[in-house]
Amino acid sequence: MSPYDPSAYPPFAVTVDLVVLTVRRHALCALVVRRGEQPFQGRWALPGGFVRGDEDLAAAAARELAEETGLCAHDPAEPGADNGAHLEQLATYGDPKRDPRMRVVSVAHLVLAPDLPAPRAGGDANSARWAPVDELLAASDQEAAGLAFDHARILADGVERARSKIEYSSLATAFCPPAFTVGELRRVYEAVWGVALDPRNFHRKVTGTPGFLVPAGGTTTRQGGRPAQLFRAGGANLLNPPMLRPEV
Amino acid sequence: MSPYDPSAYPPFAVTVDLVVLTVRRHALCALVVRRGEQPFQGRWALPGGFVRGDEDLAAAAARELAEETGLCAHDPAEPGADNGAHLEQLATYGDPKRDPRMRVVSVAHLVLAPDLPAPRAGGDANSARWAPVDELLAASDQEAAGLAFDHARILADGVERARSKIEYSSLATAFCPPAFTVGELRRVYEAVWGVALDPRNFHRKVTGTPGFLVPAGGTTTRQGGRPAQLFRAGGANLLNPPMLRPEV
DNA sequence: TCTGTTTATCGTCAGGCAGACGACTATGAT
DNA sequence: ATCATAGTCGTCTGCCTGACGATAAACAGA
Repeated sequence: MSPYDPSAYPPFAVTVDLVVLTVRRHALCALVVRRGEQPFQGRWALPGGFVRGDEDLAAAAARELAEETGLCAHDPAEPGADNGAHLEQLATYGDPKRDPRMRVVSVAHLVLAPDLPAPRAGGDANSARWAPVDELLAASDQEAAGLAFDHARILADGVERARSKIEYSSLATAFCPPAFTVGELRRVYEAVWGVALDPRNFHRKVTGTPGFLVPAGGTTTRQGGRPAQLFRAGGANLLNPPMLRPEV
Repeated sequence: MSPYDPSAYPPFAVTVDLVVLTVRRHALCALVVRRGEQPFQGRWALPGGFVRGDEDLAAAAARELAEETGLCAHDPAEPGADNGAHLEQLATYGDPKRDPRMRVVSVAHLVLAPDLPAPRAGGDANSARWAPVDELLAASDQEAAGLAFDHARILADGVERARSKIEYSSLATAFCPPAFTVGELRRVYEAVWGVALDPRNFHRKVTGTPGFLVPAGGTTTRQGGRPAQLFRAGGANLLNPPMLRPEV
């Protein structure tokens, strides 16, 4: 177990993979890119890339995110501008056979973003898209139809993290534009959880939780119906008591 | 961004570090080992070591755990014997300057174990010990007195994970022997959270949560006082509704 | 203009759970 | 015998949640 035996620390390649989630048309969607090379050529995969030699993991994830989407990431652990998407580390995947070419350890990150115009991956519109996670995960049940590598597992872990985290934190606001209505926030919960929530109880709950929402002033009718009050995300990070996900 | 440019994937060393927690004498304690080499020679550090070339991350963590403590780890994600300690991945730390020797990415793992006789690290009793996490984290506030590398941060993250996870899962039983009393389980919560809990409400809560505890038969008076019923951990993993941590 | 549709917002009510705490039980120690 | 310790069962009150009625404010179409 001598740490100075060179054979004891074989070289690894380290990558970051991104689970970028958003809510589009009432469905939870993930960003996927088409692979241009072997292995898994032509298959869809999570965006990602190699960590550079002098780069922190979160910085590598933020760089890849900016390259793929133009989003400015915002790691909540670091002070900085609050203008971008939420980024947090998800988990690390290091099965020796997860990449047939070489030993690759991938540090997956989770990004939650508001609905965006359209992905731009190197200008090629055909090589990146938002896909409903239900489709991606269902396709991954049939071998050779789903995501490349172990990305279906990574995506599933990211979705599960998002589903549980909006329960006890104010993270659902990361899916919303800077100013949003209670109804828009409710549709985020409904899309992520895949359930229908009672609008009246939801309204009572979120407006009654201190620090969750602060009035932004003004109203909007962009959802049709009666004008709704606009809110911004409050400072609270943890919801106490939490939002309750209905029973299965 | 070509993944075949050799300069794009510089070699990394990959290690696993272990946050091994237990409850001893009413205090949450972590396993630390004394470093025998530079850098940080003579300082306390988390146990850990390099991942081998053909080894999965969880396997490396389990191997290091067995080497340091003799514990048989039990990754809940994998089927297997239920006889060991709880092991789960915690987070990955990859600051370029976290190890002055070279670029090291460390995948930290969290282990929850019942109270153990005594650590054995290569037979040297002076080179490993259980230390209360409060002491370790307080010492790490003064520079050059605390844990080596970024291990204070890793330990703090592991403790925070344990604190929040016993809230909504049955993981607190991982700190207990196979058969335990409600009072022993309560003392686990009190040690991990650092609060006092009402014995009567706690008893009502844990015995009323389906699947949390199953009677093991028999009683014990090892804590003094009236004999207490013995329980084993039930099958439930998630507690719904969760245990509520008292306000700060 | 009236009516129906959609969405937002306010209220009410009953059931359940948690915190506070009283009461009783069963052991060992002095 | 008495006390200290720890476990177990109840009670009561307040708060939160789920179910759901009612009203308000916009738009679409007859």
